[in-house]
Amino acid sequence: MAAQRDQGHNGDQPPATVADAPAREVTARDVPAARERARAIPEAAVARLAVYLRVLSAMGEDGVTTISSEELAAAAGVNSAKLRKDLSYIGSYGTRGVGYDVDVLISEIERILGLTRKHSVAVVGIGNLGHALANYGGFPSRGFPVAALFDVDSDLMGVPVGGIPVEHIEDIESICREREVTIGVIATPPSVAQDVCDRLVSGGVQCILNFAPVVLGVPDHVEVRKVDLAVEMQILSFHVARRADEAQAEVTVDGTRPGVGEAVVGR
Amino acid sequence: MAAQRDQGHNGDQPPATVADAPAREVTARDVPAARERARAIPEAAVARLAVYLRVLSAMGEDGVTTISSEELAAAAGVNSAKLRKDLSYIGSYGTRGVGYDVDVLISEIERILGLTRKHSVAVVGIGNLGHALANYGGFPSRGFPVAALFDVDSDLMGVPVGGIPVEHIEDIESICREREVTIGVIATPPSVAQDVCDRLVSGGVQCILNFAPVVLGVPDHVEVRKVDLAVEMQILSFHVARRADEAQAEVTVDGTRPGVGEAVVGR
DNA sequence: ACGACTTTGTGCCTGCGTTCACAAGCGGCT
DNA sequence: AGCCGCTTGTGAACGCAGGCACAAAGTCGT
Repeated sequence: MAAQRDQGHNGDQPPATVADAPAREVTARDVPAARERARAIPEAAVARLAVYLRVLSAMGEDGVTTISSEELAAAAGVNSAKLRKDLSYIGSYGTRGVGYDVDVLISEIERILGLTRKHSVAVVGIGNLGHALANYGGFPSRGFPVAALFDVDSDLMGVPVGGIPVEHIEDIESICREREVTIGVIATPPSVAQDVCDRLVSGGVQCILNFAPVVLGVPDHVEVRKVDLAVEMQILSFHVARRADEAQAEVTVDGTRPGVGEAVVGR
Repeated sequence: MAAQRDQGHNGDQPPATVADAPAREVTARDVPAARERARAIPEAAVARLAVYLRVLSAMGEDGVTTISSEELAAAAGVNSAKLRKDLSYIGSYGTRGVGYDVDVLISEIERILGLTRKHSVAVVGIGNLGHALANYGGFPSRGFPVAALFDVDSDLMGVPVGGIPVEHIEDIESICREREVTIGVIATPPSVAQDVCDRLVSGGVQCILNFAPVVLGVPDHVEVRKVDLAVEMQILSFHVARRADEAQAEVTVDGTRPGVGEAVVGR
């Protein structure tokens, strides 16, 4: 049991419950609890739901039909109480004494995540990363068909990448509108990221996944998620440094070896 | 006010103050050396420090020598109070009435993030994504030299990618040890990710950036950060769906009829 | 040299998210 | 059918992170 520890730390950006809007009074207790309505699902829980979905899909393919919160939690690398609470946000689909029906859970999570609709994706910036993204099988296989590719390089125009021809950045707006692209992926150099972002927004794109290391300005109705590889590395670097410090301190303080053993705490 | 809004929502994984380690007993280990050493910088703050560093570097190159918390906060897309608090975690390096010295701040953040030491990186899995990562200029330029590349495909052996020859996965352990790799990047298919991870750990790698959609099991002394593109997309998808729901609900809004159910919302 | 202005650093408060612990509920066994 | 044991669902407590607002501190102008 090699450590099913806490796993990756991603204390990224803001917390923000899904509920908040601009400055409305909200009063939170409307009552559309009728059937669906994803009310007040914590952002963090949404991220985990996506993970559960992946695990469940894999299990479903292995023929598993029922699973307990304990098992699923272990497979997803989280605490079982947290898992149950996460699932409770989307409704009660478990059977006490038994567990959850894998298929039911999959459908419900997909429904909540909005995966029942197709979300066409446009990738902008067909450099190394853009290339990888355009070819990334994980997108289409999970309901995110790549509908368009864009770049500025005229040598790339019309060249098919992953089966889709590259088009010019100038045409982002019209093409996105035409193909009903809802998600834009920015994999351009930072200098043009904002421009590209604006074009995507003009084209009706509602959500943006930004790989460029810049802070994008967008209207309130557009959602941006940022993935900054350098930042990820620096966070890791911080942890390495912290460990080194700790190890050193440990020696000075009580002479216990840091590395091995989980009985670290003794006492 | 076009919208320099809150920017991306990344309520990813756990919160966890940098202090915690096991998930064991709460008792002991609160007081020990850990506190003294790692000044308990919140994980979220670390992530932001990396962002500040990027902004500051850019400003420094533009000849800016001094900056106020307000300006820096705006450039980094955060609240100025939060920024000041983040900076206070690493010490007091500002001058009241003036602001912060850009160069000083850069050095201090670099020190805290452990960027004074070199962190050699190994990329495993030279597919589309691995290719992109190996060529990614953001790594070496920020103090993360790519020291080794690995894959299983024998056709790739020895082929230089981004100037570095690809080596076989079998040799991960020895090469990582030899070249003192501290950070491993996994860009392989999920099926082999755990195996690769184990090899990296055996090779002395302390931190892993995992792009494979699997939950890795690692010893306690290894740090893992996960970047799952499909999960990112699904989170965006959720927000699209939520927006659609809200828009629809807007019509019914403010009926203020508590009516049935009462819902579970408030407490 | 002194006062007014600017900006930092931080104590406090609020609120979200995580965890604990347990009652309710359901299936299986006798 | 009734009891027993297992697992869910959730109320409650806790802890961390974010935001406000202000006192401390230093600078600039006169």
